[in-house]
Amino acid sequence: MAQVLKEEVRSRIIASAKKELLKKGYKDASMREIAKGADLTVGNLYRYFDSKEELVNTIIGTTLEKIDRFVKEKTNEGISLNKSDFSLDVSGKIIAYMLKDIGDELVEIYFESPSAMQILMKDEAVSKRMRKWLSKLITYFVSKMYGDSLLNAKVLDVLSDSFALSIISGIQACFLYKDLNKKELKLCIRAYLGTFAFLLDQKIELGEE
Amino acid sequence: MAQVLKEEVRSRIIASAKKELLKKGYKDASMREIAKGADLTVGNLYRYFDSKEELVNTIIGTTLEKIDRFVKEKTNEGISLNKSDFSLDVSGKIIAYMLKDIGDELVEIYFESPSAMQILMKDEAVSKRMRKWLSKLITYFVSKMYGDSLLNAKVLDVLSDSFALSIISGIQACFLYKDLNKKELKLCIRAYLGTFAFLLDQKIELGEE
Amino acid sequence: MAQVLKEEVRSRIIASAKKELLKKGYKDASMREIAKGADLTVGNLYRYFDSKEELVNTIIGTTLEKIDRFVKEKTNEGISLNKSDFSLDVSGKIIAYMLKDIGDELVEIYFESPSAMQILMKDEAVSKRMRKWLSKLITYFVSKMYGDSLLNAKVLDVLSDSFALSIISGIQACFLYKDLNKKELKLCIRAYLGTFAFLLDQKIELGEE
Amino acid sequence: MAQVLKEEVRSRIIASAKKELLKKGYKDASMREIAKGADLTVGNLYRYFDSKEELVNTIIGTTLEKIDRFVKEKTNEGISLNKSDFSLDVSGKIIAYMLKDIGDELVEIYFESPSAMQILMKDEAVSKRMRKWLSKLITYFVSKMYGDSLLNAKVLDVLSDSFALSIISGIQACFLYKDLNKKELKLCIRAYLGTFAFLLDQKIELGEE
DNA sequence: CATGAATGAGTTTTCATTCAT
DNA sequence: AATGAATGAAAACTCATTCAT
Repeated sequence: MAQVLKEEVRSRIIASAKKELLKKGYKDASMREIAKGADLTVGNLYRYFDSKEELVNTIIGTTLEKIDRFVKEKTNEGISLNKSDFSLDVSGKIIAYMLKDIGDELVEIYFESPSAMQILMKDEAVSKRMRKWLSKLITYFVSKMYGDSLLNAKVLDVLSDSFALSIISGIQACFLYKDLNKKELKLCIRAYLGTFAFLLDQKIELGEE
Repeated sequence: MAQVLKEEVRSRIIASAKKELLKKGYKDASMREIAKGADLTVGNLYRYFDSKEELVNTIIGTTLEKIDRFVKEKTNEGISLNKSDFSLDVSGKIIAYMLKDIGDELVEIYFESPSAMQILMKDEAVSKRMRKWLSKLITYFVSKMYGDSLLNAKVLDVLSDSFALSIISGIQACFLYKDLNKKELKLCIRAYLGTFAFLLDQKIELGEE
Repeated sequence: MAQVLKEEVRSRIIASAKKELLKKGYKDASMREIAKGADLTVGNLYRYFDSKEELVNTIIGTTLEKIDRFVKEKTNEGISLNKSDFSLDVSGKIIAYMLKDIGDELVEIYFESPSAMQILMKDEAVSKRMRKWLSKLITYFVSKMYGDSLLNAKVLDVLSDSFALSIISGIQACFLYKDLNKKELKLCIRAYLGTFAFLLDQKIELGEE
Repeated sequence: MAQVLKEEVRSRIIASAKKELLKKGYKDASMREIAKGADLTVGNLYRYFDSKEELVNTIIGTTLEKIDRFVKEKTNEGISLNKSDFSLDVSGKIIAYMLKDIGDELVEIYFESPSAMQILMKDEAVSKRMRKWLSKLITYFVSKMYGDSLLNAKVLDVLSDSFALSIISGIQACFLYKDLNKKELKLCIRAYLGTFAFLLDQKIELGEE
């Protein structure tokens, strides 16, 4: 049997891991299955990656950093994946432009490593953090959107958080489509985020009970 | 010793399973733990339910059927969870009322069996089906919302599907909050769905490339 | 195949574990091997004991507690396995009596569960703790035994600690003999400890360099 | 490129192995780590040593031989590590001088290769053999020390063996201290062995049952 | 009806050793 | 003489499911 070059095996592992991770997610993807998919013994897999975590980070890492770097820059260091507290001065409609820029950049990053982005999008820990900022970010708008109809703070919170998840899920959905070219994907993301940006400026009337 | 009625045991199992499923999710909920929680042996548990899957389906089932029955009724049999093809004649703004009604009904169903609804909301298979109809349902509106800017059918599809997921995720988020009373939950759902209903009537301008 | 009673299996496991532990020690004894020795699957073994640690504690536990209780009592709570700091007022030759009593009691405890004691004696963690107290306990005597010849505090420490280990090793050796009856074992332990008790009262002359 | 001499590599391996063995002990020292520490590949390491065992024996070997040679010499070929049977005519107090000499020599050997000695001291197989001779060597004295109180041959054996282990453990403890200089270590060993030599001349009274 | 003992395949990770190059 | 890729069996532990009683 021919001796295989290291790099070739490494990429076979990564390819197999991507498949598994997309299919099953972090928790349910198994090292055994990844090894099998890469035509390796498990022992050998561990020569290439010290742990499941390291393997996944290798796949996700770069992409995650790119996103973080960009968001930090756009928000003047106000938001980062690595801090749970964050501040943001959102003056007026600037947010609309911000969302558009972020959307465009996400698309760029996506095309540099599509499956990394897809896996990352499915990562619960990442989603949670994103949801947390977004939720805080839009609370202000949500309270304006519905005016006095939602006096209750609890309801306001739930609604902000739900919208945050809602927005993120939609973005994830876009990125999980495989057969869009860059132009099409950009259009989708822009339309999607643009719609929410539009929403944030509206007054929504709630019908009476 | 009093003979324990079958039905009583069954419901004890279901109660225990609900707890476990909510705490740990499908994959991590263990049959042993469920049995223990119901004060039963594993072996006996399997006399009531053939498999983990069946048990979960039983829990979700009733609630799912209620939802299905209601949606069918509201859409004149146009939409059902159990058929992948469906048709819908949506004339004008009727959909807005429909959404409001569906939202209210969901809240009612939720309060009949909150945990079943919560588990159901976390169930991927269910989400997928709901997403499918919703996606088809709103395709029509989405094409109108963005006008000619989105001529491409593929983009239209992706966007509809993403909005569908987006809407569903938001509803799920609302239902997964535990400390809302019926009035508050209804308000949330109504605000949330109302916002999307409002959206469907708007024209969104997308900025140039 | 006949259904085996729980208790019977439990004792088979314990028997097998004792064998393994004596042969290999805690770290190198494997659950797999223990299961095999008890004619069980590993999975089934875990039905009886939640972890390796629990299994070992089951075997050692009672014996360890007995020893601890007795030593505490004899030293007026001055020494316990569970605290790293301890104090002890040793007035004169009382220690000789104490050692004799402790020796006798150890033999009693040994015969209540010989292999438990043997495993416990091989347990590094236990040895370490015993060595620590003994070392502190005899520092005082050692400095008297050698008079001015050992001015150096470091040397004094090393020597005390080495004697502590020395004493413990000898006791362990006695207990690891399998074919002594109670009277014989008591004689051994008493002779052994008596010798050290005797030593602690002597002045040892060290020859010149 | 300069050809690396075999011997140079060999000693690098041995140096690295010493470090690993001291840090982790036989079982937990890993060949991969040893190779890494010697700046070698695993495969190549196996060209120099056929197995882990051989490597360890090589390290211990020289020191062990030195000890053996010296003891043989001192006992007129009466004792050797490599024969299980041995004879020894010990007339009177000569043993005291012998012990002192052996102690001094051990310290010399120790400083020729401290880590080899430390590893050797931790080696169970070696301890066993040393214990065996020492045990036989002191049987004669032990029977004199306790007079008629220990008529039983079995008890006599156990006690001799326990004292042998006891003595060895103490010596090991001394050698495992790392920060003693030669003079201090010699003092320790001499005090320690001197104490036992002193003991061997005493009559120990055992209290009545 | 019910018990709970048992199984077999699963999880991640480690490691001495072999062997094609 | 050297490399480092690969193997296979081991470790502790888990779990859905089956089955003798």
